[in-house]
Amino acid sequence: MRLNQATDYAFRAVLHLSRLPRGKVVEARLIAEEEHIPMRFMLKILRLLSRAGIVESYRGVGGGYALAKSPAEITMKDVVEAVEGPVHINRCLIAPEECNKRNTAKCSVHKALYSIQQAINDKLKEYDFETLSKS
Amino acid sequence: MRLNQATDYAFRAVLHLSRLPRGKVVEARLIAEEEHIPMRFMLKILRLLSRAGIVESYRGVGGGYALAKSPAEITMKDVVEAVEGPVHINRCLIAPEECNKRNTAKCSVHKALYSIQQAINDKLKEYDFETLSKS
DNA sequence: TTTATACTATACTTGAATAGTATACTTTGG
DNA sequence: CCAAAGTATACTATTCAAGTATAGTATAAA
Repeated sequence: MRLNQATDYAFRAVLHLSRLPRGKVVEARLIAEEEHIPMRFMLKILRLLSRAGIVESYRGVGGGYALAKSPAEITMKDVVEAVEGPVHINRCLIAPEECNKRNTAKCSVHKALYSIQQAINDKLKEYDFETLSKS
Repeated sequence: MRLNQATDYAFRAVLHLSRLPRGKVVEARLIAEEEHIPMRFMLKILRLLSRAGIVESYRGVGGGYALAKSPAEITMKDVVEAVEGPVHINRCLIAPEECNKRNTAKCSVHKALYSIQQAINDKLKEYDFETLSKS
């Protein structure tokens, strides 16, 4: 059970932007270089963050990326969901028809997993990037 | 971020054994059939559970598997770790040399992930199979 | 003591996912 | 209009998950 590399890169990119003055626009190339992230992959991830409303992009000469809101309003949960979609700890919680018992609702293991999943989401929500950028 | 299929099967197998009278030995084939788990895969998983001291195996005619301890002493964490190894939410927490910032200890994101990982482990430990088998 | 049963060990296979790359295109400031 | 910077989409290589196969070992019972 692990977060993927793209999510890790996304954390770094958002943290990077959070440490800049509000509204500051920087090129993907610069973030990629400073955070040691492969450039093309960085662009791909930034597009995901952009689509999720976490960053804003500016095209053309002098373009780049900036945070779309204040760091305090961005949590680790937002970033995880932007990159890998919502956390689903067990496939049955997404697709009950795949549950080999066909009784997810009554299965105590799945109820427990659901509660664990909730705990993970709550915990991810606790961390915002203003706090992270200052600690 | 998700648990794998083998872990899901393992939960079912342990739950199955937990519902039987203490010490009762059943063949892998029966567990596999009743829980809709591919037989060969079930054997593989049961070996992992056996190696972790969660179940005991008996070879030869009349052999099979039984729990190695009482259901109350087996938690979801035990089963997860038996099948997929310890929970590591982010690769940097396992292999700091892979961290592209090379400063895991000082990185606030990694500290946050570590605390989330702890929370997951604590939560997994809360659920034992006696409780699960009765709810 | 042979035989059928049931677990063990290890290696193999297939398909999907991860991580990253490439090509062609669009927008924009100077 | 052109160079810089992001966008869209498709491709590739490697790894991992999930499952299968083959050969072997232990044991109860006939």
